[in-house]
Amino acid sequence: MAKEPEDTIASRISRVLADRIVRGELPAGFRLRQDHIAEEFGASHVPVREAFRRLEAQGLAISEPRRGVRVASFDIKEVREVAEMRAALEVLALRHAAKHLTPAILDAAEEATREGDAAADVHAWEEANRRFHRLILTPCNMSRLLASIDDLHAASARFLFSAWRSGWEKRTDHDHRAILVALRQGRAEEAAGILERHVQWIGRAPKSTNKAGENGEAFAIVG
Amino acid sequence: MAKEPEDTIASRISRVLADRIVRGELPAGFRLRQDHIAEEFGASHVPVREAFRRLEAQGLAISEPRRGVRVASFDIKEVREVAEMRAALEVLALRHAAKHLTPAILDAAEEATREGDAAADVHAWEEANRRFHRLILTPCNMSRLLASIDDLHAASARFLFSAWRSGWEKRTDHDHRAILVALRQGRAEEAAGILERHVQWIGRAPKSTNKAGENGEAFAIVG
DNA sequence: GAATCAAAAATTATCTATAATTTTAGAAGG
DNA sequence: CCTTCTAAAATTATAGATAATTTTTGATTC
Repeated sequence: MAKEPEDTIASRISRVLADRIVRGELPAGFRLRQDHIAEEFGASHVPVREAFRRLEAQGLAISEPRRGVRVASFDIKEVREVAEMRAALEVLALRHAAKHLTPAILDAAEEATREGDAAADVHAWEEANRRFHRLILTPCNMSRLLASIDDLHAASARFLFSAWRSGWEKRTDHDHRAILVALRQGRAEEAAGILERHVQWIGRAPKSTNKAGENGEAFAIVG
Repeated sequence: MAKEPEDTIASRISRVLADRIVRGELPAGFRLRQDHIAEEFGASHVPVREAFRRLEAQGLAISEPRRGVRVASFDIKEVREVAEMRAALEVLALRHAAKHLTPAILDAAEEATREGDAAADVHAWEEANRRFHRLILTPCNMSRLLASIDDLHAASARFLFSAWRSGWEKRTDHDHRAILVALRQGRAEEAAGILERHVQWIGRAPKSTNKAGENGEAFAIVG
């Protein structure tokens, strides 16, 4: 039978908690109490504490000595910061990945784009979006870089899910398609340029169709 | 009396171990045994394990379930990866920091450069070098970005210390000075460009004065 | 002498217990 | 009704104990 990628209780707990935080099930500022979580997972608090250290490093939780751990809060300023870091690092990754991209990979990325366009809800869209980015960046073969991008992507997704209140409307991702066209034609620098702007857009453009004050503000969903 | 920045045993252990790994006192591949470290610090292994999670996240150690934790190994490929990530992120930080730089900060950075040039050994040089970079980047006021840069800087320093075998010779850091000149004259983009090349140099230029095979290879010391 | 195997020792991952600290709740006083 | 204080409850951080796994050691065989 297939073995799990990580088989310690601590890593499983950290993965589940990270997912909950990203999806917004655990809201910003929410207190993560080690005994409660331990009980939920049928474990002691020792692996829970180890999971906390991981979440802390990912920027999903903050820990104050003796005062416990809470879900990290984030404001629009931090969303922009994450977007700019992602833009810088994804461009770097794409420049290295470009020469290793095969037609098969680009086809898969196009399929991911189509699935994103057809997505019925924000979670499905985000899953497809993440897949697109992973597909075109993974061939850079730089594990540390990819790990950083993954963490930043999680932070972006968290913002996306939290900002999304109303219904989901389908749309066409022109940026993704333009990136693929450029890559297919071997114009890596152009693709990198589009990718940079594409990612930086996150948290930049207030959605003018929303009434101010309705629920704070809404922003363009991209990424 | 002044309080320590972090007062848990786990954070202290992780800081000390990180320092030892960076300085090369703990060599790549070295096994970190939780009970031994616990004993050394007069603690139990619980905080040691938490420290391990932090080192893992920083890329300084790798952990295999049930098989323990070892000091991360690194090759020239990873050194380049770290250098490119640093270049990308430091450029981003400098672009944001530029508008907040004051003459006082630039003076302090110049002083750090002088101290680096006068450094008697590689550790003193690295300390001054790090200070220079921190001084000009911190005003970007982007904590997540700065934390990432710090981790990458540690990885660079680790390489620097490991590659350095022979004696230390003083030299003048022209890049740092050129960056300061550009910043003083308000040419932030030019400064960012120099910084980018400066950081990317790490792990790039084989030092031609060393005989091949003497101790693997030596590389230009920059950063 | 090298390879193989089994028992012993060491080590990890986890649980349970405990001291110290923080938070909560409620009483007393303004 | 709002502070302020205090005692109780909850929570964190760490220690000590234990089962499971891995590593080491050393004998045995080819």
